[in-house]
Amino acid sequence: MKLATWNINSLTVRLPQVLDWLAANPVDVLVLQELKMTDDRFPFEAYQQAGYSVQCFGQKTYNGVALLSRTAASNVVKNIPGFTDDMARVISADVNGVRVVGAYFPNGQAPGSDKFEYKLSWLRGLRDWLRAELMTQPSLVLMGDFNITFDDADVWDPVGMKDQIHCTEEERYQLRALVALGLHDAFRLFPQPPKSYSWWDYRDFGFRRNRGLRIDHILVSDALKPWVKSCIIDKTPRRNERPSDHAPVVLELESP
DNA sequence: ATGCCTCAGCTCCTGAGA
Repeated sequence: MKLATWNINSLTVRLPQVLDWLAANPVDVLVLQELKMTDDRFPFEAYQQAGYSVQCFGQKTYNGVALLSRTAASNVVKNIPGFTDDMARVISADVNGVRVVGAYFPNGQAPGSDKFEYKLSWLRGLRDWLRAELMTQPSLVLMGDFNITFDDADVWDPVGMKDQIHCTEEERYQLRALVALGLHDAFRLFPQPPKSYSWWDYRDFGFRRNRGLRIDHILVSDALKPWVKSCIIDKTPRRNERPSDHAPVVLELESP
């Protein structure tokens, strides 16, 4: 079973690229972030023709997430139960016996800002809900655009970005607290190329210079960890014309 | 650096992203 996450920064712009990527990478599950469109505009037919069933949770202009799966998804939940939120950031469903949580974590803008405080409270809300969710759904994958680096290995310029957004101790503490629920950073279960990132700034030739951050993650639960076969960042679509600023992350699970 | 690039929208500038 293969699962992937990709922040596509506007589905309107990136639809052909997503379809091309799925044709070349026929994963079982793909979660998307930053659709930037409402559900009534979602291109359901294009995905159905590609062999995917679609669960989407859109929003105008900002945010918006979707979950595509080759087999039907059940028990679909939108956003974080118990945490009131205006924004469309989370979509969860059961697929092939795995609880899949696709999430677009808040950006946070700058430490000390209102958006930063919202990010921290959102993270606490997510953790409270996931703690309970793991009790009833031990086979769980949390994946998406976390907008947080684990440590300096995830940052192209750790000195320049020290205590900056995505790299603050408060954010990293929240990320470690999620992991402490019984989750594992699938990417680091394997040897990886040095300076592996999942996002590069559009400005200043960020991708060409590999000035990036690893902020898109796949966390697997204790129960699933023994089945993880590989986890990679696919930089191929970042070389497209008009690429998303994020690359997809792909997880391969051995079927139990 | 109040900059760089990209996207959406009450679109020819602004807000947001990261």
